[in-house]
Amino acid sequence: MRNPLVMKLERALPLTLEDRACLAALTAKQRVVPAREDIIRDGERPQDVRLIIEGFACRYKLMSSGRRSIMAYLLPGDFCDLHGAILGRMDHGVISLTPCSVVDVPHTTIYEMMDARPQLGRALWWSMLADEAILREWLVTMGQRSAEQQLAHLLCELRVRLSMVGMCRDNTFKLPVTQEELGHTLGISTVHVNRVLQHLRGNGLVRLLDKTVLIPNVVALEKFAEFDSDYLNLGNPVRQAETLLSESA
Amino acid sequence: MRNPLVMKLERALPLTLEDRACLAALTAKQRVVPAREDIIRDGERPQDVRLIIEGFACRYKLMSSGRRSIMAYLLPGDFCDLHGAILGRMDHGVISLTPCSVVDVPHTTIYEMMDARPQLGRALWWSMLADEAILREWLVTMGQRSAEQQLAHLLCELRVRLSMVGMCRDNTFKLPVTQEELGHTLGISTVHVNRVLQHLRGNGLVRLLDKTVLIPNVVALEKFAEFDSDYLNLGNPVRQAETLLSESA
DNA sequence: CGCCGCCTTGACCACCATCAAGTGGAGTGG
DNA sequence: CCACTCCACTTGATGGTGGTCAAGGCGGCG
Repeated sequence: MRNPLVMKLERALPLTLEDRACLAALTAKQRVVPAREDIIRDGERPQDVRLIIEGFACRYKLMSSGRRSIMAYLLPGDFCDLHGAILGRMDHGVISLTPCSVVDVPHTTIYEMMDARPQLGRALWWSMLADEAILREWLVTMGQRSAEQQLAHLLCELRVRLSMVGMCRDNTFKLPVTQEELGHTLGISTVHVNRVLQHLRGNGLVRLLDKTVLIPNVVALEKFAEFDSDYLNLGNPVRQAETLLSESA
Repeated sequence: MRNPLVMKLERALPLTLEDRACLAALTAKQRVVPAREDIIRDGERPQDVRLIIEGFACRYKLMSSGRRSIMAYLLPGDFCDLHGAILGRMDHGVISLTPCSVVDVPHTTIYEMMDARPQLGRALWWSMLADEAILREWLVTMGQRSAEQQLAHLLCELRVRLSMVGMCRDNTFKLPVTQEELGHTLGISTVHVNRVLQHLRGNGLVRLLDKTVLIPNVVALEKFAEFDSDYLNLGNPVRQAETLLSESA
């Protein structure tokens, strides 16, 4: 199986064989985190960067009411705390949703890699900024769209992101998340998540069985959700600068 | 008057006199953008980085319904499209809310500066990541809190951010924004913004006159909004790495 | 003066939260 | 094998937050 980090980054910008080898070398020493366990805690000052190789995780904050608010889903190939190298202190936590394989990369290794290989540096920054773009889109979605569109939008996004790391085939993917967690993500109650899901199923936009999502008609769902994958910064990215050079397919 | 970019960044991490001079030099050639004019448009591929020196602006996306959704407020010292250097293509627009003084900095200048002055490089990345942290907090706020708390939270944030650039004295600041725009920001209707504002005024949490906000009791408002300024990454930032070196006060 | 943008207020209703009860499968222990 | 528990999901009833529609006030400006 391919390295999810390499798969993700080379969708965004061209990498040489050496770049890829360098990234792959990062992921040598993996450790396993059980499901529902903190990968980083709010307020921590990490010395390493944590990279998810396998499994699902999420960023969250705990509200003073005790409610958990989920701000992002982390998939294989995603960094938990790349920004920690700059900001120092985590302003939120990351928790595994399934058992996860995680790699710890010391900040020094990251810095060295960025110095030695500018293109990899750009790739890491791309990864961080792509996360930010997702946040902006979520903010818009939460503010302006109905709960049903929000949920549809989330499914559209996960379909694309999972495809990038080879975890979605035939528009079918595992979504190992409870309805309660979906509610904490979209800011709606668990009960309402349930009703909305049923409605989406009733309309034939989504099929669900045993935590597996099947999207029979991607175009229809994306239209309903007003989903436009531009914000994921895939198709035609930084490449602009590279077209002047040789395009390494 | 001091340079707002310097004021902002040196609140986050220590800068030498040369660093400051270097930042100040960036802001030599300012141009003025009238109110309600696009500073960057969605989809553009900027070759420069735009920096706000004076005035208010906002990031926004237009929905297919034609509604405008505001995702961020940009104050003096904030960059419009620092991420554009990496991502290439804007996935949202930036529009001025008041007349603005703007500086255009070529990407090459940014790169050179980051190479020559690592600390300034870190400062710029800090600025980008701090924006991301604000997005996360907004996402939580929009998802989990009542409209009244959302609005209160926004005012708390603006008070702190404006203080950083010397635009808030005695907990009083200009907020040159219509109620419609506040609605587009929080994802609530204009009518409801109005009612919520009146309620905040009725409770004595906020005083409003002629687009000027006065917060009589900051502690009370922050408590009501569940505002915790940690996410703005001020107090105790990257410094951690610097304490090993000389602490340039 | 009259128009226009912004704020204000009222009436009505939909979306979604909350409370409550019940179903069904997985795991555990008798 | 069958109780038993636990957890996620499901469904119904009720009510509140906030959307929508509509009308009016008020200041700025041509």
